Amino acid sequence: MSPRELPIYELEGAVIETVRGCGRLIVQAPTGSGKSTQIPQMLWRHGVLGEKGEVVVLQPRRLAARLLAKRVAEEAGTNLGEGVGYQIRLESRISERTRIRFVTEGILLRQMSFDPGLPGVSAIVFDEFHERHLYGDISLARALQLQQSTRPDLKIIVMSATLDAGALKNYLAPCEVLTSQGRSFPVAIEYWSKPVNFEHEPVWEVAAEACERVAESTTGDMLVFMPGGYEIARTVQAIQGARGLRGFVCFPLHGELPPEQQDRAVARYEARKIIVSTNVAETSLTIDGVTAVIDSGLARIARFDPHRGINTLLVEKISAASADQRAGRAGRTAPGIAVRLWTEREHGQRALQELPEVKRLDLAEVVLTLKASGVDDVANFPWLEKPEAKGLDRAEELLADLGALAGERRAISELGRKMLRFPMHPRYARMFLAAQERGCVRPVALMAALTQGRNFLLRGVGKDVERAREDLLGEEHESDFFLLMRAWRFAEKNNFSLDACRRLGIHAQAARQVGPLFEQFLQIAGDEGLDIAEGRIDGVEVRKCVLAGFSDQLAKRLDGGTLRCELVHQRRGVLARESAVQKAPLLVAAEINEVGGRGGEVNVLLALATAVEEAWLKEIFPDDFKDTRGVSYDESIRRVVSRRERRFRDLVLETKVSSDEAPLDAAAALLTKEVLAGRLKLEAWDEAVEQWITRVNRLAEWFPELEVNPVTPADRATLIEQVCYGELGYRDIKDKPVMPVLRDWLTAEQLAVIDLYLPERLTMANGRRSKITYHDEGSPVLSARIQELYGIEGKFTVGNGRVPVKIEVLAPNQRPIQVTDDLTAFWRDMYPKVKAELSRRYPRHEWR
DNA sequence: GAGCACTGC
Repeated sequence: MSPRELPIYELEGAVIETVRGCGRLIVQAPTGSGKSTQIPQMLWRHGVLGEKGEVVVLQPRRLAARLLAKRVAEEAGTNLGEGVGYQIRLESRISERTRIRFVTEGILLRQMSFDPGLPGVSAIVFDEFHERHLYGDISLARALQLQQSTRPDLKIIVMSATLDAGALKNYLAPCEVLTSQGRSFPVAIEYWSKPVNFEHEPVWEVAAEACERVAESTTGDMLVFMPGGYEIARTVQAIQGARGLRGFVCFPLHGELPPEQQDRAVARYEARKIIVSTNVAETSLTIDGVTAVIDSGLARIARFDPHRGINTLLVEKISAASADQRAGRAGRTAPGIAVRLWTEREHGQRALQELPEVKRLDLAEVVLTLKASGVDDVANFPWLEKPEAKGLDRAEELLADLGALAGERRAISELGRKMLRFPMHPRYARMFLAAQERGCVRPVALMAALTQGRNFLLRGVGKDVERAREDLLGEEHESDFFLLMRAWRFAEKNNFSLDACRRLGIHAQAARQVGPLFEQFLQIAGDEGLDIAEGRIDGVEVRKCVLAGFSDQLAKRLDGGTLRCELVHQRRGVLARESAVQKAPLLVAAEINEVGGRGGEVNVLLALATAVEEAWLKEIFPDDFKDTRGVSYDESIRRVVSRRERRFRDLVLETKVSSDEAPLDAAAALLTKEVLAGRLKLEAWDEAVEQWITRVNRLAEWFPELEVNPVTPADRATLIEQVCYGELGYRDIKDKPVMPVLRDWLTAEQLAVIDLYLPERLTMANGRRSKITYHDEGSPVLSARIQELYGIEGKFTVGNGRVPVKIEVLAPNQRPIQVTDDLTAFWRDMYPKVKAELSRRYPRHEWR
């Protein structure tokens, strides 16, 4: 088909006329109308661009920018990079003669920051504007400002498939709206007849049922939308178990999947295919041959909570517009059908559009660019949609904290201007500047590069991969950044070979993109006069840089037995279990994410952690401590806290208490003695950790005479805890260079725990929710003891016993004896007994 | 036995 036959050509005359006339235009046209390829060419052909001017076409994705440029270059009969070119991060195919330039959103925003007048640009086309990305919104606002001030000749065209044109039209007024038809096939929408509660009826089962139903009435492939990897895996399982879907092949598809598996999902097959996918298939990836879409109506949606200063990623209901976009995927090659797993009535209650990013994400970076362009009062910037006041506040607060803003008006500082040169979140830009002072620009550049794109160190890998990582990358306790660095170096050394990468669970494609970014950052750092020479890397200095960028994400471990942490500003979180920093009492988390669990509970996860030391705070933020010389520690902290209410409150004071006086160690040891003597049930430890700490603190206070130093207090308490919680098995101890006395002591303690623990747990296990877990390596001590006590032969392991505690046993006849239960319920029953026992033993205290 | 969508400078 000739491009001239595309529906958009019906609008050619009107487009040119409007653009010439008022200079602002909204084009509303669905996929397949040809707007992205043809409108830029129309502008060029009709001389709208003037003698030498160019049209910049904004694209939300790199791939789209590249592909569109290629196609338009062909159509226009020029070489790519000559008349038509593209520019994305780290890749530029343009020349002096380029008249149509496809760019991604960040490129234009940066060009606006450093060359605000946009010389040579005659027109800007905002494509796929309905996606409402942060940079798109800001760029449009700035383009309008520019047109109203020094560049009245600048043409602005906003294009979108679905759009609330009313609000946009007012924003752009005076402007015209032109509407065109698309070239896709009709898609019949079917709603579920009755409401489904996914808590009772899992979404994957309903989806599989829908697939079976649709399989008979259609002939093409099917695409199922699910919110994430877990739901996708369950859906694939359900589909593979469904009778009516035996002839189908079924593939998962999501962003973290290795490329070869993604290819497998997209490939063509003889058999009919079902793809179960996340939102990647909604916009970023098109799949041919799909004639039926099954839509769960759910997605994991990222937000930034400006009140707590943390990111959230929770499952939510998608908007009507998003559902339409998903449905449209069934009509690309033939008429199709879309089944929605919700009722028509429920549909009417859904949001029309997704909330734009500007109302949803961390604004620190864009606020910095606005400040740089002289917008001191960001609240009164002409936003298309104004972000929450708290979001702007939070952004300014962080920037001020990082030193990028200064004075009462919070105008950009010299430091802020320097930070702006670095194309990344201001936190990382700040780390570069700290790195210059500490002689570690290179490693910081690598760290920034490592965290820019997709996470390349895959999570949830198997035991083998974990072991390979340990073997090949070595032990790491100080920072997850260091582990990432080593993993990347490994991949680089192996030329990003798929085999080598797979062995360590490295996403080769994602890792490959780090190198060029690293080079770019070094280049920029060099241009800014930073010292980028290679040298010996001092880990301490690097970690101090992390603290400089993330001081407000300082966290303290609440105890040694769990991963729970307390953060600055009265926040709580749980350290990621895959973190390398499992021992440090004080750490900085570069990523904080609230995510939903399978049971519907929500966790704040602290990831990308770096161990830090309290003494560094004073060194890195000397201003906060400057008039505290010669006063006591507590007094100096008090002064700092009153000056900087937010930053170090509570946290530092508490760290001091626990490191200097160690009441927890003493109390943990005391409680352990109670457990071992049979007076206190181990489970009593397992309720909320806060309560536990309160209790043990009180115990320590009451029994100062207690002696707890046979090895070292910290080691001892931690070890007791770990053994009792089952985090440490015999295997963990036997290879460690601990003193023989410690080894004996631990073995004895383990035995005691089993004696106390196992009989009761076994009887409780019957009929409770239980799962079978296979452990290839058991503890010989446990095995021997269990055999002696119960006559069961096999490999036994005290399972990973964060709350709740459990013991897993696999007998040689493959019959599992698995113990897991809800200790909260158990504790409710147990606590009065413990209390009675403690009251009997320690009558002088009142137990609560 | 868990805890994570997608882009982009």
